[in-house]
Amino acid sequence: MGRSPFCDNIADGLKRGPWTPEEDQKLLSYIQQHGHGSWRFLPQKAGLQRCGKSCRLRWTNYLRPDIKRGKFTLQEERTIIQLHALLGNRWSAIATHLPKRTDNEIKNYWNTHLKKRLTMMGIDPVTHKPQRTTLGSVAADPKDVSNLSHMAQWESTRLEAEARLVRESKLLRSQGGVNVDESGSNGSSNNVATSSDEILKKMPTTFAPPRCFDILKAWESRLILSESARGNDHDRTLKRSVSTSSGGTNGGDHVLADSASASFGSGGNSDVISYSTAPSSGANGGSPLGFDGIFDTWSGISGCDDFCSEEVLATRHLEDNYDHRAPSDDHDIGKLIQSGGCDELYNEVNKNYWNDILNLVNCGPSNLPVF
DNA sequence: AAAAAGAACAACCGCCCACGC
DNA sequence: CGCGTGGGCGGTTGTTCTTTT
Repeated sequence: MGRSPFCDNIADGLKRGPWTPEEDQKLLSYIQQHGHGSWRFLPQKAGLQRCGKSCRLRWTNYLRPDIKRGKFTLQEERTIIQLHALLGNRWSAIATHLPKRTDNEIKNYWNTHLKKRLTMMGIDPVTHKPQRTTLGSVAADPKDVSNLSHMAQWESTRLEAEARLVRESKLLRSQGGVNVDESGSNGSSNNVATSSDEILKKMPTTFAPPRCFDILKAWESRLILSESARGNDHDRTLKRSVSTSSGGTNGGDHVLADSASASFGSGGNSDVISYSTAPSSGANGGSPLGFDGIFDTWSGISGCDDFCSEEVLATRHLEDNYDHRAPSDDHDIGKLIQSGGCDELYNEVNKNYWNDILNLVNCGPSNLPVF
């Protein structure tokens, strides 16, 4: 089977590169009036000097009205990392759990933000395991690993089915010639589409993950601890991201981070984390487990004192409220902070990260809503 | 003030699969 | 059943903007 070329733009004299507002407008108005139909013939019908595939990508990734742009929320980050741990780089499957986000956007965000952060934390972004385990903090029982893998397969299969239903539903709606609005409602109902909708309604949503399906608690612990450790030292990258976020305001995003920074009296554009520009004084000589970013950050402040403060606990409490989960584990961390040193804390946080994953296994698929 | 470096994001490339003929 | 095509998908590249030197 021969592969069709992406677009023979040059030979056809078609335009490439960034889209102009005029082109966007042409594409948008055409699709709004006629639907996209066959992408192959759309450009000439719409008066565009682009190939069909380019138009499709532009529409799918940028112009679609049901796309949300701008910075990712903490909740979205959590979802992405959770799903990536289970599914790997299957961005379309991940995107089905992030309403209004495209697979391309998620992929880009992963590659430019989350992957780096995990790496800086010493976590392999591919396997989601610590890159170094010299202290043996990871209880890598082969049975647990096997169970986790098995469960990942279940989740993967489920997400595939879900993604398929979403696609089918959207397709059927579009065949009805009506844009799908935010709520997914549709003026021209279709029997099959309605059926798909009903199925979808019964599926778990992105924002209601099963309790035992939470890989990221430890991740968030690190975020908060790092944030508090930084105090007034705002991340430069972050400021930049806030100032340049294409979609405008922060508007309600980063609730937790904002609250946290407010509680420290630091004010300003604080975000969740950034290890990328953390000072590297080397006072600790690096972390024993490879979380150099965190330890550099920690060592950049005045010892552990700032770190083991009420502010940290308050922050953790904020997160509890945000997360709607019982705060017991987090408070245990708080106690540890109060009673012990940073190394202990570090080990505990690291252990909790993997305990959470193993808890996921221990909860068993039967506790999950869909399996 | 200007150049260099880095970060972020949009767009492109090419493989793959499903489907229709 | 085999072939051709449309479209989905993940990886990569190119461009733009910001920050640093």
